[in-house]
Amino acid sequence: MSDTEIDPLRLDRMLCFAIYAAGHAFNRFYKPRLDALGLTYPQYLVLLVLWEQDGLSIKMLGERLILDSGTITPLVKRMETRGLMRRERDHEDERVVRVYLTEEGRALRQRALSIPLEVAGATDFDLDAIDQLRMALEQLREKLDAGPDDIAGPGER
Amino acid sequence: MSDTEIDPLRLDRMLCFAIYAAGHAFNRFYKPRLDALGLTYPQYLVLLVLWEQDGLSIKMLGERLILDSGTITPLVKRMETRGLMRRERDHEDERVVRVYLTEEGRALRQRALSIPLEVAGATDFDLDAIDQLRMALEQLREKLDAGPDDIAGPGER
DNA sequence: AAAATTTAGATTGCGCACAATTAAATTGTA
DNA sequence: TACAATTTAATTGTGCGCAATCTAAATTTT
Repeated sequence: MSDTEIDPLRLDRMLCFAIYAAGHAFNRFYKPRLDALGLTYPQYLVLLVLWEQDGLSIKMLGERLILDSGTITPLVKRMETRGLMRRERDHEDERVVRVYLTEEGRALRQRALSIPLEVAGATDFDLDAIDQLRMALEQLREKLDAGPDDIAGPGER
Repeated sequence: MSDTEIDPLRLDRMLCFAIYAAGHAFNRFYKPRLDALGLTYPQYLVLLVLWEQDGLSIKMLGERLILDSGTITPLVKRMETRGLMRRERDHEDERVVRVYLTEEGRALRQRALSIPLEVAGATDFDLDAIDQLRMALEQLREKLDAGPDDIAGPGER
């Protein structure tokens, strides 16, 4: 145990904790803004997806947000109760449930437009720095999700 | 709405979502490793703190992990039930509850040492890249938590 | 067509995460 | 000494997040 050895379990040096804590900080930052819209953060994410493409199935929503049906199903049901969307079985395939925004759900988009600007203002990171950070995190996420030793490697095949 | 305008609400471009998703990916990565130790990720964080400094109060634990008593109290109680730690009122100040590791709680540290190495192996980011990413996230977290217009600025004092 | 398999979604159970409230102990002050 | 203000935990209630399990519908195999 020399002085030059770095403790591998120091909280302050852990990337996972930095991500965990930054996620909470984002939540705290968003909360008052989303409260004004009557939304939680995951509900906001669902709307972001549906504003891009309405009528997605529960499964497609889950793939987009990387959440499973145990999370998405009650989440969407709460949003339906609040009148933001409507769930409807696909007549082509009765297994799939499609989610359609109501007028109220679509209307919220205008009120949400200011939020990214507030984030940019609060962090005052320049756009390049944000982009770089985001891409590093996406790369990290892919590697973590790739599993042990990248079963079907990207190189050869 | 020209082609060159970027939609400010695109999920794919959102830093908050990249952080949110990377946090989940870390959780998934850690889960099988922590299951082997009988721990959840937040419980692992509590141990990281106590391995560095035993006998902390609930409040100090919460400050370190940026969590409030509504999270810490039941979390620590579950860990006490599993025999990892013991809760004890401070005799100097009966309001504060101090948390002390048991022998079993201390012993887990050895078994946890391999986890950071596995993270490093899975991501194969070099140490500098990890450090840079971590510091960017810490800076981001501070700015998000600093509140509107940075009430008591960091510059002078 | 009947049986086996696959897929989509819902349900249950557990553990965070946090706001809001309450209770108890300590400190500050008249 | 009283008593108001502050501090520390605990409690309650709501909403994720995910594993495991279940049901029903569709697809594939035989």
